[in-house]
Amino acid sequence: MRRPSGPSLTDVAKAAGVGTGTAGRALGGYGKVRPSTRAHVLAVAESMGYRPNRLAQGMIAGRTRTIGVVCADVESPFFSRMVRGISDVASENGYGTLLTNSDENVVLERDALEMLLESRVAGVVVTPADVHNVKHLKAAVADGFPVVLADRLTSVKADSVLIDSVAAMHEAVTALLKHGHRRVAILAELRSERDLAWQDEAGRSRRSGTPLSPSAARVAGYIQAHIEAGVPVDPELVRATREYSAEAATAETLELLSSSCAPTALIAADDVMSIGAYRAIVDARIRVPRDLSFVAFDDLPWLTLVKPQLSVVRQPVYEIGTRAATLLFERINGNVAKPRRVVLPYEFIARGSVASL
Amino acid sequence: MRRPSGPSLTDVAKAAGVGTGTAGRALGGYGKVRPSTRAHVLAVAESMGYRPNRLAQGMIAGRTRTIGVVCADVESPFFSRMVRGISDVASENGYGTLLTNSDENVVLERDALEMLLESRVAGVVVTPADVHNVKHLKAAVADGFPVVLADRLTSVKADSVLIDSVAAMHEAVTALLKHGHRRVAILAELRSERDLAWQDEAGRSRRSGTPLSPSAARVAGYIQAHIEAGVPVDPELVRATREYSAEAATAETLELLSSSCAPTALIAADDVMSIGAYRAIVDARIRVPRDLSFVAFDDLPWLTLVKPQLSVVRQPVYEIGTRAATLLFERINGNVAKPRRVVLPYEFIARGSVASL
DNA sequence: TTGAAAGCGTTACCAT
DNA sequence: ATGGTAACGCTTTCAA
Repeated sequence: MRRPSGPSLTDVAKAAGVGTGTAGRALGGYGKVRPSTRAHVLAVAESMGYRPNRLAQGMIAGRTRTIGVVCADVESPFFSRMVRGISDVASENGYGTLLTNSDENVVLERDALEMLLESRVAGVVVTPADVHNVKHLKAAVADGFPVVLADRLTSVKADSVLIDSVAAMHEAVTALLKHGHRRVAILAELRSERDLAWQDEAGRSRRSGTPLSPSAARVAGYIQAHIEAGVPVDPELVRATREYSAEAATAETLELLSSSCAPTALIAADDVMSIGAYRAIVDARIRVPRDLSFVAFDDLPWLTLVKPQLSVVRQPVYEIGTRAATLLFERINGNVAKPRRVVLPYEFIARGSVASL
Repeated sequence: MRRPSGPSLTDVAKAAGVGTGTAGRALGGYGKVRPSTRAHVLAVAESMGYRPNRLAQGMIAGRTRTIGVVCADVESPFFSRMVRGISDVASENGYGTLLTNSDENVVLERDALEMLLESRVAGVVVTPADVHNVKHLKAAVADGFPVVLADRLTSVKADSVLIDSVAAMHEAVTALLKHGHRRVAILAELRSERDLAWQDEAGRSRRSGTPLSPSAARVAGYIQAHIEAGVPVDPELVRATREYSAEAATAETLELLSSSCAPTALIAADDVMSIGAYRAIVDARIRVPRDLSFVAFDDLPWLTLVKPQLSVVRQPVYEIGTRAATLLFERINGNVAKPRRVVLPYEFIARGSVASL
C-alpha cells in the first residue's frame, strides 16, 4: 500500500543527533537555529537525499502550496496560453498548478472544483462554464476560499480579470459600419437560453443586472454599435453555434452564407468561432474581402499566414492568466477584503480582410 | 496560518454517534459497514458539508491521487493537446493533474520534478528537455517511482510513448525525392551539440546507442531517405534553429531561402518549425508549390486554411497523451516490471504543397 | 537555542 | 460490524 518515500524529517533528525524541531527549523528555514547546527543538519539531509513532504506541510497549514485551475479546455489556444500565464506566476511563488477541464459543462466544473477543494489547494482560477449557474462558486467564496474569475464575469463576489467584451466588439463593428457595411453578421457561441435572448442584451449589459457571458457581451456590443450608427439589426445575421466548437462554427457559417440574406461582412466572437468561420469561407470559395469582409477574434499566428491577413480583435491572453494568478496570490497571502475587477485592454488590429463599400 | 477547512471525519463521526473507523469506512467505501449505519453517516456528512481531505489520505498512502506532468510548454499546440489527453485519463481515474513547464530547460525540468516529488504525486509523464541529461529521471526511476516518457526516448529505463520519427521523416522525404526533388531542405531544432552532429546520426539511430532527440531522429530519417535514393546530402540544406521557437525558425528559413544554394523543397520537423518556416515563405512572397514545395509536421487546423493546403506528417498527439497516462496508471496500480515502449502510427498526408519536378 | 510532545485528518489494525 | 488507537511527516507550542 504505502510507497516508501525516502527519509523523513525524523530520520534526518535522528541521524544528525538533533530533535525533530531543530531539524525542521534548519531545513524549513523558520525559527532560530545556530548556524553551525543548521549547516550540520543540512549536510546530513543532503547526504540522505531528504525530500520535504508537502502533504505533511499541507496538513498543518490546512492547505498546500498548490493552486487550482478550472478552464474549459486546455487544448484551445486561448486557454492554453492563459494557463501558461497562471502556471508561470504559480511557479514563481513556489506553487504547483493543478489543472482541470470543464468542457464548458457546469457539472464537470463542479466536480473539478470539488476535487481541487479536497486537494486543499490554496485557491482557484476559474473560467465559469455557465455564467448563470454558479452556486458552487458562491459556496466556495462564502467559505472564505480564494477564487478568481478569468475571462468571464458572474454574480459571484470574487476577483475577476477580463477585457471589456462589449466595448471590444462595439469598436470592431463600428469600424465595419464606417467602412460602409450595412449587413454585418456575427458568429457567437451563445450557449445558454439566456444568452440566446440577445435581443434584450444590449440594454441589459448597461444595467447592473446579471453579468453577460463573453459571447453574449460581444453580441451586445454588436447591437450597441448598430444602434449608435442608426443601422437596424437583422436577426438573421446574429448566428449562434450553441457550443464551443470549430465544427459547429463552420456549419453555422456555411448556412449563413448560403442563406438568401447574405451579409457583406462577418465577425467572429472568439478564436474557435474564427477558425470555424474561416474554414467555411475557404470551403465555400468565398474571396475575402471582395465577396465578404471578415474580422476574427483573438490574435493567433495563422491569421497572418493566410491571404489576405485577417483583421482581428486582440486580447492579452497571457496577461489575463498572469493577472488572475497575481490577484489570487494576493488573496492567498494577504487578507484582501473586497472583490477587485481588472479590465485589460483589447486592441482592434486592422489588416487586409475588410473592404470599404 | 491555518485555514478552517470544514468538518473533519472525526467531527462527522462524533455527530453521527459512531467511531472514526466506522465513519471512515462508510464514507471511504472500504471495509464492512452495516447499510443502515452507512446511510446514517452519509446523511450526517452530507448535512455537515463534509469534504474528505486528500492530504490526509495521501499521508497514509504515501502518495496522492494526483499525477504530475512535465512538458516543455503547455502553450504549444502539441503539448496542450498531449496534456489534454493525459488529464482526461487522469480524471477518469479520479486523479488530478499537476502541470509544469520546463521550457526545454533541464534545470527547470529538474526543479519541476522535485516539486512534483515533494508533492508526492503518484507518478509523472515527462517530455525530457535534454535526451542526454537525464540523471534526475534515472534517480526517480531507480527509487521505484513511476515515470513515463512521452514524445522522446532516452536511456532512462521507463515506459515511453512516441512515434517512429526516423521512419516518419523517411517516408515524407522519400515522397519528396520521388517527386523529383534533389535539393530538399530540412528545418529542425537540433538543440544540443550532440544533435548538431547529425552527420553521424543516420548510422547511430540504427545502432543500440543513445536514443536520439525527436529533431535529431527526424534529420536521421531525412538522411537515410537520401542515402537510399542515392541522392547526396548537401549540409547547407540541413538547418538547425537551436531553439524551440517559431521566430528562430522564420529567421533560419529566411536565411536558407536567400542563400545561393536554394532548395526546391523544404520540410519542417515539428509544429513550431512549420509555422515559423511558413511565415518566412509568406514574408518572402514565395509561391508554394511553384517556387518551393513545402511539407509541415504535426497536423494543425491552419494547414488547411492556407492556399494551397499544406502536406504534412501527422502524429496522433492526443493519443500520445492518453497512452502515456494509461501506461502510467498501469504502473501506479499494478506492478509492471519491464519498461514498455508504445510506438504510435504517424501518417503522411499529401495535400497541395508539393510539386513534381 | 534546543528537545519533547501535541496535533493536523485520515486509514489500518486490533480488539470487542 | 464496530470503536479505539497508532501511525503517516511535518510545524508549532511549551519547557528547559
